[in-house]
Amino acid sequence: LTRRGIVDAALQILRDEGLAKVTMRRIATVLDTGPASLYVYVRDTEDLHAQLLDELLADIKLPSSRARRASWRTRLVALLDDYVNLLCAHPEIARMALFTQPTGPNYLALVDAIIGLLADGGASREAAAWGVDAVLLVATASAAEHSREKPQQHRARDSALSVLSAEIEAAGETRFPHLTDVGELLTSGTAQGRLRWRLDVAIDGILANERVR
Amino acid sequence: LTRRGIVDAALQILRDEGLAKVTMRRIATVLDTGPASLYVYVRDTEDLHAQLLDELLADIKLPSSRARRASWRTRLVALLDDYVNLLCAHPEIARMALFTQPTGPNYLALVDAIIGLLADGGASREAAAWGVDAVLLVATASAAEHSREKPQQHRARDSALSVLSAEIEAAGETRFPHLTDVGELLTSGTAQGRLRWRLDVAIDGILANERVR
DNA sequence: ACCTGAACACCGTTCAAGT
DNA sequence: ACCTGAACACCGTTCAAGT
Repeated sequence: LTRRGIVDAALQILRDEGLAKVTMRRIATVLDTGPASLYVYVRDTEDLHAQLLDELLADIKLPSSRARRASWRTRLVALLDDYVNLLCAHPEIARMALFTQPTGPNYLALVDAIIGLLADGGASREAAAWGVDAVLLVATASAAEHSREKPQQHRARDSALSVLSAEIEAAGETRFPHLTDVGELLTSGTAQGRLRWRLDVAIDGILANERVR
Repeated sequence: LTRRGIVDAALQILRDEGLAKVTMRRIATVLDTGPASLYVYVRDTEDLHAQLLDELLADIKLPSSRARRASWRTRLVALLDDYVNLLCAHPEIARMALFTQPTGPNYLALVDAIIGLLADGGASREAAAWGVDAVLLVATASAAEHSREKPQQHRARDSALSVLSAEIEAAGETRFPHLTDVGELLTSGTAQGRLRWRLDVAIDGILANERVR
């Protein structure tokens, strides 16, 4: 019974049944012990979930171990793309990362790499420090969006969209004129395309806001 | 026993004891009934939480009912500032809004207003449609950050920061050189200042990315 | 120091039965 | 149609007691 063993068991359950089933009691059952035993290695459920995120991030390929020929921007987008793809396999973990500030070593390495790339792009120290937050927020949230589809296999997303459309139509053009105007543009494009656009928006915005007030 | 009554009771508990206590059973107790009775008016817990968000958004002052003298940008920032301040009083709701796509009438009105302001600023229909997502994401996430402080009165945030610093120092300068370089800039500034900067980043980024690929 | 059983104080949701 | 009691199948966390 070790911290590693607990995290591994949790990861297995996560893959098989989702974050909702990653509970102290469930893990204890898998490890053939009582839930109380886990508290020697894990402070509480939040602590456990944070461990899970860092474990997943262990697989990230940092720019230092990649081709160095590409521009800082290409490399930054590639890194964030990898990060999003990795989290997309476990969108519920992305959800969690949105409100639990991660501090694990693998996460810190990611933050470090992004700051470096932003600095390569000419961002000031201030802009890089505040900007790393911004791009990670966009990336994490983009991955978390996928969790809205998962649980009920497509149904959730489809219904969310149709509910949206129905709601807009029901209210009539006069009530939400701008919403009616953009119409299906709201949900147009591919996940890939939207992510890329969002990252561009964030990066360009950061470069345009060097000075911090 | 009405849907309104249930939402009101839930709102009261939210204000007094936080989202974690807003449970079917707790609400039922307050309304002096059994938990099963609520299911006539509310599909499930997620549905209930979504209702709560829209209820809070009822208090938002849309630009149409405000001074029209200011520039589109000033008005957009003011609107988003209000939205964030409103959610900051209930950061746990902000958290929830990050992963449950809201579709209530008050939320739709907010989205409609933001699209209108972005269009005023010269954003294309595409950029406005995709951009409204971007600014709301930044705003909502900024409000959600406050929930990291609330629960244990300051302790959480302080410890999160000190854990971060400790972790960085422990790892040594060589391991995370860029992180060490920006140092306390990472967490510098006021919440207000950071929010304003983030919004500027998002808005400038949107205007710089008119074309959607 | 680590592990365990048992308990405390809770959950969401369903369903048959009543009004 | 709405409401209810009771049940099913779970939770996190603590703590005294054991090894």
